[in-house]
Amino acid sequence: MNIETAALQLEALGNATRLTIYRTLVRAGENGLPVGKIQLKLDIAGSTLSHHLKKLIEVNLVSQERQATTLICRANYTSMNGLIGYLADECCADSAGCDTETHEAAA
Amino acid sequence: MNIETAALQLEALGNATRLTIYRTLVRAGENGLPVGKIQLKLDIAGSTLSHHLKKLIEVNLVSQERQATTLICRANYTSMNGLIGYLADECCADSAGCDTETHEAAA
DNA sequence: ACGGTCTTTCCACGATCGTAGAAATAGGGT
DNA sequence: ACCCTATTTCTACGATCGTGGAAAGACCGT
Repeated sequence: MNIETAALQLEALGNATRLTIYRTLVRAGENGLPVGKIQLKLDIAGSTLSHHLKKLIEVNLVSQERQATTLICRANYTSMNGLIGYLADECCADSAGCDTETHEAAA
Repeated sequence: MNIETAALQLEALGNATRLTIYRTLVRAGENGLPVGKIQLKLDIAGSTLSHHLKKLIEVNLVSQERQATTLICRANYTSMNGLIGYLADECCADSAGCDTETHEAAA
């Protein structure tokens, strides 16, 4: 994980619509959710949803799998964990400043 | 922490320049860093830096304290921890019981 | 091959972003 | 009061974003 990638993933999540989409996917769990279902749930235009989904996929936070005519979307937990880890490192890092327990990623 | 706030904080961090600024501040630790020092370190225009700093301050990720003519900036660890916690909840980062419904959705 | 559904791509457009030079403001020392 | 440094605000402008309607593409059943 480098700062560029982190920034891109954060940017992808840094939009209420996309964060909502992502959260919806997380809530859906391992089974994922077809694009159409997300659209119904969130009530946004298909083109808009597709556009946002594309962004989330580009930065690897979401993956898609085709099942016949429908596309199942799933949140990529591994990627999110990587991002959270990076943030935790950035937040507490090597400085002993952060008084919360958190991680001790500092080798 | 609500989704709107989270999105705003994520958006603030979702820019390479701002993430770099934030990281620099984290690295600086409790003592913080004056605006001018950050500017020298990162080599960006003062107005640009001020603009980005403002954004980080607006979403509470950074705080400032005046010391005579210089403004000391500090990373707000508490806020970051809150954000990380939110993200962890959203994506089941602890992976303990990641595979289904759960969380505040019900209840 | 045709019709039907699901999803993306194309196109457009106003809104916001990122950048930085120039001017203004804040604060303190002499 | 004046000057000096530190920082912000003003202003501008090209770039990118967020949105959605319309058309195209993907895939299947018959």
